[in-house]
Parts: sequence; C-alpha cells; structure tokens
Amino acid sequence: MKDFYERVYEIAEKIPRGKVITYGDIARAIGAPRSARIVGYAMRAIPEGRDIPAHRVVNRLGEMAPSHVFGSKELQRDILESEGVIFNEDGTIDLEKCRWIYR
DNA sequence: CATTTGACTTTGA
DNA sequence: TTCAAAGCCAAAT
Repeated sequence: MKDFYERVYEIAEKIPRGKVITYGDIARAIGAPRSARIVGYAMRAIPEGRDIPAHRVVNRLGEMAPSHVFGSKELQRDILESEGVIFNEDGTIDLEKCRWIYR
C-alpha cells in the first residue's frame, strides 16, 4: 500500500490529453471521498522528476488553480486549450465535455 | 504531541 | 439567489 500522495499521482499522471479531472473525483478514485483538499495539497507538492499534468486537475467548477502555482491562470488555460480542452465564455472548463472518469 | 494550513466541497442563513 | 461558515483530513511546523 502506497502513500496517499503516491496514489494521487498515480491517477493524475493517467489523465488523458484533452481531459481534466476534479479534486473530488480523484479523492473518490483512491477511496477517500472526503479528502479533496488533500488531493489539492498533494498536487502542490509534486516531487520533481515526476511527469504529472497538474494543469489538468481543477476544482469542481472547472476553475484554474490559483495564479501563483503556474505563474498565471492564463498560462494554464492556454496549455489546456492547446490540448483540446473546451472552455466556457467565463474562462472555466466545460466539465460536461472534458471531465475524465478514472478507471 | 498539539496546532495550523490548504490547488476543496457542502450546507445553512 | 448569493454569501458565509463549517467540515474534512493528511502534512507541515
């Protein structure tokens, strides 16, 4: 049995290109539906040398991570857009179309 | 060992 | 409907 963070990373790095996932969904996928915050905490502490598409992990409203993580929210949005993620007019992700379900 | 913190979510006023 | 507050739980201090 691996560390909590490890499980988060295990799932996060499997997110397909052009898709996103919410913190709550990841938490549920690793059997800890009440630990959405911890998932976010884990994403902030991603170990170096690990290739994790953290920009594909968003909150349940499809909003970008706070600017201080990627430098700016616009940067994260650009990356996602270039990967094929659909955005709404207000700058949030269209979860209906791009939400990824772990399996 | 006790307290604080946070890339969250849900609920109640 | 909108806004504030509380719950949640692993890690860091």
